Formats: sequence, structure tokens, C-alpha cells
Amino acid sequence: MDFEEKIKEAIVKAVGPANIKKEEVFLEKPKENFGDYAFPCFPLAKIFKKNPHDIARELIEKMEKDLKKTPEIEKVEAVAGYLNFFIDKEKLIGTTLNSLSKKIPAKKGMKEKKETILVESPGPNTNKPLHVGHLRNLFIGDSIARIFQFFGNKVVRVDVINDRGIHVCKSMLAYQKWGDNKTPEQAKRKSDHFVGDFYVLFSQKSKQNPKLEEEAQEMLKKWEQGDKETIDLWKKMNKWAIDGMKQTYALLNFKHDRQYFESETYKQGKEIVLNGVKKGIFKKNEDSSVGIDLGGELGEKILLRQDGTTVYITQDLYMAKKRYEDYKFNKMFYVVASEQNYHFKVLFKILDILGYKWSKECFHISYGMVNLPSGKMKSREGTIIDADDLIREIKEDSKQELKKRYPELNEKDLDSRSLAIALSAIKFALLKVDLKKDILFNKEEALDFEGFSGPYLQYSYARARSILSKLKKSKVTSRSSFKDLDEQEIIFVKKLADFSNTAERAKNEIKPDLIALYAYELAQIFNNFYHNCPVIKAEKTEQARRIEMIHSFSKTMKNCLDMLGIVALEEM
RNA sequence: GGGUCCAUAGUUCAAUGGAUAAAACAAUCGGCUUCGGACCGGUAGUUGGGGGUUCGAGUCCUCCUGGACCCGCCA
Repeated sequence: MDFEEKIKEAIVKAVGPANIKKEEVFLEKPKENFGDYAFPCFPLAKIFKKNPHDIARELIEKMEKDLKKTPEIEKVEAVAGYLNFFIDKEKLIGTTLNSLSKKIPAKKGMKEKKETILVESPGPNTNKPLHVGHLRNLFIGDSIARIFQFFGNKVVRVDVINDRGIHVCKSMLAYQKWGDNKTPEQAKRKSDHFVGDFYVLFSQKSKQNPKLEEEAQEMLKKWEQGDKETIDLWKKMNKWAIDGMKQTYALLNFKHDRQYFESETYKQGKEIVLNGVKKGIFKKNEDSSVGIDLGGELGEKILLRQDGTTVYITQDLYMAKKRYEDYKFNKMFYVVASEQNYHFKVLFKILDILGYKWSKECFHISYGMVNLPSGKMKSREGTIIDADDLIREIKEDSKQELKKRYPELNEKDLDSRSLAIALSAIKFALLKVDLKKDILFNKEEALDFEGFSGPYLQYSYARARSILSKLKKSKVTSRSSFKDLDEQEIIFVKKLADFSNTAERAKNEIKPDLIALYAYELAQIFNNFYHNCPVIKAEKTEQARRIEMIHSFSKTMKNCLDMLGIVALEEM
């Protein structure tokens, strides 16, 4: 029987069903010395017109009889307006651990109806390679996808490749002028970096020669008119850029279910707007452009230019509609940086005005910028932390650490393990922070595998697996005894029991950082546990329960790591 | 000018409106006759400012200060 339920029933009875319903009873899980469950009596002060402390004391008197019937509730105290319940630890920990062991990881998800969730991320441009900002986007998107998958939903990961536009022409123009017709192979440069180099070059050159901007504009016109030479150059360089990004995605073990290319869709959406004009939703201006006045803080928005061509938001209207037609999603998440908050407000508003009911199920997952200690990242000026470089550097560092510890390790294991550790360090560093906050990305800190870091989680998992594998040989036959629990064990099991709530919240509030924080705290408590509570040398029945705890821990930690997209290493 | 968001320890950052504001890094002192030292323990230090709502505010409202982003017929 659930202790929480029993306590709630007792409270309802004492307070009086007229004054409070069982669903309204809010139980806190306080810190250790305040008991196992706590009921704040403050809201009752208004009803009874008494001070909360007196109410608490009176409630205890009323409950006395019931409490005698439930010996597992050891005592109840009235402290500072709280009703603190102390449960018999043997029973509390025993039943909690037992239910944790039985629980199938995705059990909760099975109960829910399965939904189709679209996650858009990271949406790169093809004029430059991925940098650490893209990584934040990609990891957030991936983690959200994994969290929804954990709960049994069908997740579709979509990517939008922004492979046309003035930014792409800038790289192209610089290559045409100064590229000597070289290939990335000849230049011995990863192909997307090769393209990106010309984007930086363009920015440098155009500072001295502003006419280059005009030339880029002309190139864009030519591109749109289908000029063969320009299209051929675009095809060649676009492939370089995309091939290079594919390599990076592969390195990150990130896979899409669907990619949309802007070059294929940028003319679409016009029809939607023209239909809107017919219905009188949008208005045609005197200069023959089309727009809508959304009023209030959103203001006026243009949807078609004077020449009838589409703009960014028109294309997004089309993309949203197309995706709904393609997937009939229940929810769609756009993982896009906070600088586009306004854009998405407008987009969703217009979709709503157009009468698409699913517009209410579209969400902008807005995240903050990634800044460096030296200031802002600017691709044009080359002041960025490149994704490939970052991974390589941190991987190299973890390789050195591994070599120190395991000189025997073969090259293949060394390589895969160091990559897993490096990615864990970077992912955790980018996921642990509240989404909406800007991140100050300190490379030195990401290189530090100690403390509040991804490798710390991996390490604690590996320790747990190591203990379990050592015990495998000697068969455990004893049943668990929950007598004489160590304080660390109580804390440990209580934390394990928090997992389902945390995961639920992470999903409902779309906050992967909650998983990261929980996993870290859990790892901390586990580390504390194994320092204080021997397992292999423990007495039989004590050992049995500690093994149960470690099993439960490794399962829970594995779930957390999966949701974060971090590889759970059996050995580290 | 208008809008959105942020401000917590030297630094990086936690805290469903609840009790004593949690950690990590850096600093410093300690712990392997011990299931893996990428570990554990000790020391020290914090809610930008003024009002308000509330039994209770780091959290909600308001003003101020400081910072980020947006308000393109760029994407």
C-alpha cells in the first residue's frame, strides 16, 4: 500500500471532506530531518481562521486514532505550521525499492496514448560548418526527441537545410574569385570547412571592397534565374558543405528521419498567401506586395514582395503545412535560438488566423546563445568554436586520460571510448543549463572531466556495473533485509524514487536540463553510497538489498543517459 | 521608441510560492591494509536596488539599474 495515499486519506479525514479533497492534498518531500512526507497547513489558515501551527496540532489530535491503526507511520510532528510524517524506514525503503525493481522503464509511456512528435533541429546553413551553437541546438533537439521516445511516443526528427540565399552566394563568390578551382581534397581540408573558409574570406575582402556585396546579390539573382554556371557552382559547393556536415552528424551519432532543403521549397507558400487574400485575411498593398497587420506588439508583416516572390515567413507557413500533411503530427517543436522568438510568435499567429487548428500544437523551443569568455561568436570573423575542432580536441584529451589509466587498451577501444567520453562532456556542458539562458562556453571547463560533468555520470554508472559484474559469480540467494539501514541507503532509494517525477516534468515542461541535474545528483548520492556502504563484504541479507539498490541505480542512470544522448559505458 | 528574456558565492550555475538558498570549478586541509582516486570528506563565501501582493518571495506584480536578443519586401 502506498504511504502517500494513506497519509492523504488521514489528512482528508482530519481536515474534513468538506474542506479539502484528496486530490488537493499537497504532500512535500522534505529534507531528511523533517520527516518523509510533509503537509503544509498554511492554506488551511484561511478556512479555519487560525494560525497554521495550531491547526497542525489539532490535526494530529484528530488523526491519533487512525494513526494507531497504521503502524508504518511511526510518528507525526507539528513543526512551524507543517505536519511532518515519519515512516518506518524498514517498510518505506523496502516497499519503495521493491516497486522500483518491478517497474519497467517505459511503463508510464505505455499508459499514455502514443503521439507523433516532430522535432526540428538544428537547421544549418550551407555556407559554413557547424559550430558549438549548432551543437547546443542539436543536443537539445536530440534530447527532447529521446525524452518523448522514452514515454513511448513516435518521434520524427526533421532538419531544414538552408542551402540557398545571399549567405551561400558569398561563399560561392569568394571561391569563384580566389578558389583557383581547387577541391577540398586538393586543399586537404574537410569539405564543409573548405566552404566556410571562403565565407570568412568574403567577409574580409568585402570590408575593403563593398562592391562585393552587390556582386553577391547579382549572383543570387542569377541563381534564381537558373543560370547554368551559377547552379553548377552551387551544386558543387553545396555538396561539399552537406557532405561535411553529414560527417559531423555521423560523428555525433545523430540521425534524421527527414531532411527538407530550402532550395526545393523556397518558392512555395505563395498559394497559401493568395488564398488568404481571396478570403480577405491578407491585404494587397498599393505597391502590390501582400501583408497582414497583426496589431499589438506583433505589428505589420509582409508575406509577398512587390514582385510576388516569397519571404522567409511565407516559406515557413508552407513548411508547417507540408509537415502536417506529411506526418499529421500531434505536436511540433522548433528548436531555434531565442533571437527568433518574434518570428515564431508571428508564424504561429498567422497559422492560427488561417484556421489551422494544429497551430496550437506548434511550439518554439527557444534557447539562449552560446557565448565565449572572449565574447560573442561571429562566423564572419572566424571567432567561433568549431564543432569538429572542439570534438577532436576534447577527444584527444580524454584519450590521454585513458592511456594514463589503461596503457593496455587497444587502439579501437581507445578511440570509441574517448569519443564517448568527449561527447558526454560536451553534451552535458550544453544541456545542464536552463534552455532560455545564454551559455558562457568555457573550453577549459568542458575539458575538465571532474565534478559536475558528463564523464562523472558515466563514471558512476561504470562503477555500479563493475560492482554488479564482480558479484555475478557468487550467486546471491539471500532475501533482502531492510533492518539497520544506513542513512546513505535511505537517501539513495528516495532519490531513485524521484526519477519518474523528474522525467515526467522534463517531458511536460520540455526541459532536458532537469534530467541532467537529476542524473548528476543521483550520481553524487550513489558515489556517496558506495563509499559508505560496502556491498561485496556485506552480510548476506544486507548485501542482497544493496545489490537491489545498485540494480535499480544502473537502470535509472542508463535511462537518464539515454535521454541525454550520452553513451553509458560499462567500463571507463 | 516598442517588445521578449536574463541578473544568485571569486567564476560557472541549482532551487513545482514553502522550513537551514544546492552544487561544481578555483583556493585550502584531509582520506587508498577499502567493491575502480574521472572518487569521497572538511573549511570559506551569495539572492543587483526600491516599493508591493502573500501566513510565507531568489521565485509573482511594479519601478529603477545593468546586460542579451528582436521589432527587414535578409534567412
